[in-house]
Amino acid sequence: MMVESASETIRTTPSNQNGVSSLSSQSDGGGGREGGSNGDTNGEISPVDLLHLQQQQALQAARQFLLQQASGLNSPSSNEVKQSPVQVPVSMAMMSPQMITPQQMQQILSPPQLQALLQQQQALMLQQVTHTLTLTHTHTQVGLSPRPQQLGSKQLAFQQQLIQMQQLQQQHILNLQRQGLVPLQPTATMQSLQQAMCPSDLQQLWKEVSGVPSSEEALKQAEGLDLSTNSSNSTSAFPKAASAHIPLHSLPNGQSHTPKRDRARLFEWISSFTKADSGDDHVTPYSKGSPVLSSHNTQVHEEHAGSHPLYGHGECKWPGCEALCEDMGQFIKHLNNDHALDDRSTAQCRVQMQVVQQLEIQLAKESERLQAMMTHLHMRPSEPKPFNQPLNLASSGSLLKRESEAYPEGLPHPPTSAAAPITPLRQGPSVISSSSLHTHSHSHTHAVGPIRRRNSDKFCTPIASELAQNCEFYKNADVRPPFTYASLIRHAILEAPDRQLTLNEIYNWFTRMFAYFRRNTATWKNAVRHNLSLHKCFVRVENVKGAVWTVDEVEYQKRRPPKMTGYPTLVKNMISGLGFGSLNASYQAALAESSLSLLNSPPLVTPPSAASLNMLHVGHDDVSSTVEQVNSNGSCSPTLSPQQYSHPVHVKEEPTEVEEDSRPVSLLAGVTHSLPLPSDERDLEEELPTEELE
DNA sequence: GGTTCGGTAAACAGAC
DNA sequence: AGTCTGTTTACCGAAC
Repeated sequence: MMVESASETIRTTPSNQNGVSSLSSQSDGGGGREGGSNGDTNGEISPVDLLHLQQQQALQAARQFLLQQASGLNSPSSNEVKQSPVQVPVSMAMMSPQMITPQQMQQILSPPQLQALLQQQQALMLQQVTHTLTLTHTHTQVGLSPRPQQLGSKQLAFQQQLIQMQQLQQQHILNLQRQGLVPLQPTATMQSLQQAMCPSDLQQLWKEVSGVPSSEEALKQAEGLDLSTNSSNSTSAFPKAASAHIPLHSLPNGQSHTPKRDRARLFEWISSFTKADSGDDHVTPYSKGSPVLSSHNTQVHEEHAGSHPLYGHGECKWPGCEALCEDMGQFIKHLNNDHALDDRSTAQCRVQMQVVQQLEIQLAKESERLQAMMTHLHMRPSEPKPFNQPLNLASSGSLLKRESEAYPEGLPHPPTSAAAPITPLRQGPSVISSSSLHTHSHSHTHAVGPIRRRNSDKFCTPIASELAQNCEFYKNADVRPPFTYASLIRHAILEAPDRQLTLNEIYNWFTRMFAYFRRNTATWKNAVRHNLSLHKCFVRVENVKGAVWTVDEVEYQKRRPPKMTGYPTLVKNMISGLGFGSLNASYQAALAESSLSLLNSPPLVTPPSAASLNMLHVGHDDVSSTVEQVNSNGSCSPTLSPQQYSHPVHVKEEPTEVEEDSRPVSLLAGVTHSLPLPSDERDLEEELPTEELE
């Protein structure tokens, strides 16, 4: 039989074999499956086999889902992907789907996702079974298979198997519920599925929804998935008016709509979404995140753009379609023919909406969990982090406002645009590196130990960017920043209006910026003093009122070992950099983009500045410089350009010593002009590549 | 296994 | 005398 052979084929795949043990172990079917299915050579399909097969297909679908997520990162419609409530870790999404084990799949995909995929694949599996049955029937007609009486009994047995399968399915869900993998409250999808899983009409139902166009059953199916019957705890941004306008309820007396009326109501229903999308700037996952409902709206634009969210790799991405289309024109034709605005498409649309809604709910739950975790990790609980909101411009506004208050006047404020490289699902300390979290495990016990951060400090983590993005986090969380004392001191000094700070001011900066440095003061203050004295890059300048510390940028750059030159090496190292998974994707993308823009942009760097750059040996071959340059646009911290860094130090009072004249920093005095810069120049400098930081 | 680097501790001196 | 500031040395551990 086809199903049996398909099952065998899947089973021989090692990765899928893991999937069997993983998923079936939760449904107590794993142990019994071995003997049962292997012994089934007479063509009958055991319920366990069916369940097994659907699990296999769910895994396959999940892999495809991940692959789509991964490919979406580079797709032209990546904006939509960013808005998607479902975010797959980049490191995982980059993996080949075949390499993802079911355990990883369960980690990546939320239980509702897995559940939805499972159900989706169940539908496909039922299609196959139905198809198999049809083939059997055909074979019977040509005399190749059992007698008609056997066929009748076979159909009966099939229905029994469906019942058993349903029971197994429910048992599987119950098991998942017991393990907390799925919400106890049955979702609309589950309810509708259970309603629809009546064996008598199951076959017909899925045939209607997934295959043969019809009006009535698809409407019933859609009704079963009506969002108005959904769980009350839904946090979806689904437009309420949409469900109110959904005209797909059956008539109370059981009468059915005529197809014509249905179609009219369908148009009304669809148009309610378009109104909601166009009339509200609020970003809903249905207006931007999901291509389903916007496909009608954006179809024209997408066609002209040469891409379509429902078309990729020569296939139609309509759920359950996978029709091969050679080119866009053929796809458009296929789309208009096979996925026109009809009952079936609408029902499928609803199913997809349900999936999206489930994902949204899961996102909200995960965000809530993250917030609780961060609260537990000494984050300020009252801090209104927009965790539960989709990442949009509105959410970044408050952040910018808050950060703008944290920086003194006279310093270039971060741009207020949303050009910041926002990592997917950036929540809270987006660029908190693993080292910092690891360090926090130290700090949690209030142990002060040496922390190695050579990689993160020198090559990967841009201090200005991280501090800019997570300044609130470091201010409130007792987390040691993943930077060296030297880099922190330098940053503090360079952040100062006059590029100079007294020791006490440096202390204050540390305590102001980092909750971590509000304790063990003797230790880290000693370290600060030690670093100031030890490193040549910190220059002590005598003042009338005392002494201030400045940064000799040349000396600072000398400290850096000339490693990892060249952009490809940079990318490679960043990709392979451990503990910076959250950085890689956004950095790579922004890196490539900024590099291209640098190559194509007119020379903003004036010759003296360029000369100073060369003199500083911090040109384009500097890894962290390039990284920082990427983040300069979105930094809320004063991201300093080389010019700014190499500004001659203006001591408040004339130094009593002239020894500084021999300092390399004095050499730069001839090429750069004195402070302060006009604001427009500062703005211009922010456009310059900032050869920055750690 | 040696080197480098960063963190920590501590001793010491000078200024206030 | 006590504190702050600054310098120096030593040691350790991690990364290279």
